[in-house]
Amino acid sequence: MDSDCLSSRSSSPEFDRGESPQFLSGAMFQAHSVGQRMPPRGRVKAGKRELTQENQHELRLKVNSRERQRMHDLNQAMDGLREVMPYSHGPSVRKLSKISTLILARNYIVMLSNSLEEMKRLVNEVYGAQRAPGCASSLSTRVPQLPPVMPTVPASDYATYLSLSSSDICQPPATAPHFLGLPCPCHICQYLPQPPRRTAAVAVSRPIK
DNA sequence: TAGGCCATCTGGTCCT
DNA sequence: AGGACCAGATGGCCTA
Repeated sequence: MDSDCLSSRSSSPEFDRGESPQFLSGAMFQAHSVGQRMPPRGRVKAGKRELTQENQHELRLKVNSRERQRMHDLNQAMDGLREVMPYSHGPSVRKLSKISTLILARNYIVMLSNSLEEMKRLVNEVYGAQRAPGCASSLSTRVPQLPPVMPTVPASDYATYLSLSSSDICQPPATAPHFLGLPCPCHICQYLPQPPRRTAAVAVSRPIK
């Protein structure tokens, strides 16, 4: 994904630096200014086993490394989620924050679920009556070609979407379903008469930066 | 400059 | 016992 191009920081800045140089500085800082968390000199007890300071240091490095790797994996998964989110990946769009990614993903799933239900209902309305009683053929074989449920949403509209509160988001009217079945954030919908709301989407409370 | 976001370290807890 | 997971603390970077 290339949406990070505006940010100089990658999700995994430690990958190409070898063993973290920040461990020492961080540990030194902790030891000197915060909690005296560094163990006292000499032998340290860890459960039943006694560890030398060197062993404990090695263990600490190992644990830190695992934790770093875990967070990198988490960030990788987050990037994967960003990639499938319907917002533009162009240079004009800043990378979604983690919390925004999660909330937007949640909303997206809700939208798709609603769209699916609506689509099922419509298909039933249109084709259900034509079926012979007891006909076992599936609807999908009878419906020729359904329009795509989720068209590509312009980046500007999704940036707007992120900045909207839940009360701002409306369902598109049936006469202008330019985002078929989806709560539409665009300026067009906002100036059209508000139809009754069917679902309350959770919106990101903070505008994207 | 304040605030948001992030990476990292760290200690605690739970699980295998 | 060791690893995974979690949350708090901290400092750095970036933007409005």
